[in-house]
Amino acid sequence: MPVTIEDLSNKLGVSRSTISKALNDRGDVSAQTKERILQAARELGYQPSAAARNLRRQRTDKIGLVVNYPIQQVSDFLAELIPGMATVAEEAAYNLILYTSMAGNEARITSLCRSREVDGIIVAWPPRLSETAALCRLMSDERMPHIVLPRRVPHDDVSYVAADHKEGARLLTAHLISLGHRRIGFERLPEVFETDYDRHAGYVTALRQAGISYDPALVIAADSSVDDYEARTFNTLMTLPQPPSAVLFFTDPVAIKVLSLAKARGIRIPDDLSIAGFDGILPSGVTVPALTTVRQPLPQMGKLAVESLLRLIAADTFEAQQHTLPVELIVRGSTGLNVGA
Amino acid sequence: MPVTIEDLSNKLGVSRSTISKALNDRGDVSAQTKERILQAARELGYQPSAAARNLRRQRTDKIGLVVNYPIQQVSDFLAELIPGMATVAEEAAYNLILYTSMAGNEARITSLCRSREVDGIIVAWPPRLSETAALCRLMSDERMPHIVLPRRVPHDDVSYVAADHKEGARLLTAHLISLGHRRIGFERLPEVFETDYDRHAGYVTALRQAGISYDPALVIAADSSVDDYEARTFNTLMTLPQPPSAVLFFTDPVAIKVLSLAKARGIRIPDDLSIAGFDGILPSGVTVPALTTVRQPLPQMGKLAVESLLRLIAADTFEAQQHTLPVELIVRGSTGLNVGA
DNA sequence: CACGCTTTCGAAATCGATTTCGAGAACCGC
DNA sequence: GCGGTTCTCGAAATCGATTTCGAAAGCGTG
Repeated sequence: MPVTIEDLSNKLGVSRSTISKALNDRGDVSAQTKERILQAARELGYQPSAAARNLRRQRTDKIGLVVNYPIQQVSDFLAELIPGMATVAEEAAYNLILYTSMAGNEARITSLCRSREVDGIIVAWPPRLSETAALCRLMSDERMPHIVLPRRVPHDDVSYVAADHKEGARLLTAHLISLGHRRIGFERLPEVFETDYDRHAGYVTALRQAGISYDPALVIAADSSVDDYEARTFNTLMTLPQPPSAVLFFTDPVAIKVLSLAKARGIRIPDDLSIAGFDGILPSGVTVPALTTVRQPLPQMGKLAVESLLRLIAADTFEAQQHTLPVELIVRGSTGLNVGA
Repeated sequence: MPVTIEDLSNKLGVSRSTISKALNDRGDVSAQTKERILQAARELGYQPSAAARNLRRQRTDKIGLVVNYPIQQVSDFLAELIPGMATVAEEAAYNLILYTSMAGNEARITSLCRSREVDGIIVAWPPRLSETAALCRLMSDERMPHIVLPRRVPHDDVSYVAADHKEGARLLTAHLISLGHRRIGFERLPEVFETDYDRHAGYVTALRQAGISYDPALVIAADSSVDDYEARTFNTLMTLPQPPSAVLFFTDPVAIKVLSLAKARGIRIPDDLSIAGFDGILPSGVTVPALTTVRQPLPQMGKLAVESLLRLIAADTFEAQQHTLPVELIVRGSTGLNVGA
């Protein structure tokens, strides 16, 4: 039904090769026939078949966004990532294909690579480190350009775009210290390996810089698979012989939940307790009090991920693209002077 | 580099046709050779080339999500729509391709149709009605299945999935009336034709059902292209000789802005003025006071849009798929009894 | 054993582009 | 007029699958 290059050829009495060359600016066509061809193409509304083109050129001008995590749980992040990603991609005449519900499914990634549906892959929220490394090796074996987001991968040959979680945690901790806090609770989430590791390192660094000794009792490893884990962290910390006067939670949602928990128990924030979250995702600015947090530059991260991937696809470079972007400390009402001291 | 059906053929000494038939369950292959083929395919890690497959089968198993609006401005909606859409699509072995920055570009939609990159199109946030109709006609001409989201299109032959804005506005208005309000401000946004029309109809219906006469002075047509238009609506209403005791704003963000505007002027909400928004998008629940609003069932709408589109693609049916989904009234703190009366 | 029927397989066409390479025309200078 | 370039163009190969259709083999029956 749609008009093909063959139809054009018949109508014009010009060979398909010449038409293709004219439309793709591949020289070897006189200005006159080229004009004639362009004209006819416009008239007939000719548009090359994407499938035929892809087959012959061995590329699709598409990149895959593989969301390796229940998508409902990251949709807020996606909302900030996708606009930038799509914009950059489209400026380079690429499109984004969404692949979800691939959690842990190596087989599906493999077949995605081998079927050559896409020219490159962005792996978002990969699983634990060892599996991520395996995934990346797999894609490398298939010669599929790829980039991990938004997590650091501690291997020289893996490309990623991540936020500077270490610096983020350091900034938050230093901020609390500057408010007079010396016993600062810290929630860990060992599931997200490098992120957790980096943030903890930042926390430790800030303490050391201030000459405050590290108290392991103040550091709680949470397990998000447990019901009500937010409350557990909170309880454990507040029932300590010497409870903290400030707590850093791993994410904003946790901190927000603690906000209401505290209110229920008559703990005033920030007077009795300062708390902070992490990520700077939407609703954290509108709670009462508003949440002090650290913001990942998600829009830039999305853009950069696509830019880096495009570079890998173009093979401008053969070295891994590793980017760690600066974060921004956002001080709001949930942290305040340590008046208890 | 990747293994093709030809490689398999050589290794097995079996023709390509037979292999294709075995892998696609197209009969005509003995159980024994079929097993042999499947085995070898697994061993070699054979995966058919998507491009070759698409070309031959004249379908791509992909659907296009064309976002016809600045994507940053709708990313929150997308965050709620996409998970459902992607899930439904993938269950049917389809994927979603994102096309943004197509605003008003008929040429791009045309070429998308003709290049047959996708089997169907979801047009999200189409422009004004006349252009939307033109777009749909265009896609119909190209035999490209399509569905409009999330707006009603008043043509029998256009498929869409929308929320019941009329009922939403009626519910909100009736809610305010039940709280004793009789002068209820109403913000219109004529740019979004049918949505605006429907909501206004709901407002009028509720008034009529309560026997309250319609006062045109209370109905303000806003123009979102104007700076600070939220404040304008608000000012116009509050400087009326008889100002309203309650106002329905067109979206939650507007209502939220008015919240702070009111606070700045010492107008207490909801004691002095009740306000409500529309859409139920994220942050509206965490403001102080929390916003009364109407929630569109975005996740279901996304799912339904894909389901309907798949039905059109399969050509199970030839009638337009038109769905108007029920909305949900969410009563929160920003509306209260009309104590001024 | 010859005949027809069923089962299994493969040769070749097809999908719609791009690319390679060689043929022919035109033009040049000597 | 002739050899050598330079421009244009097109025939054919190619990308990697799927589908059609006819051939061959196997089998049972009279």
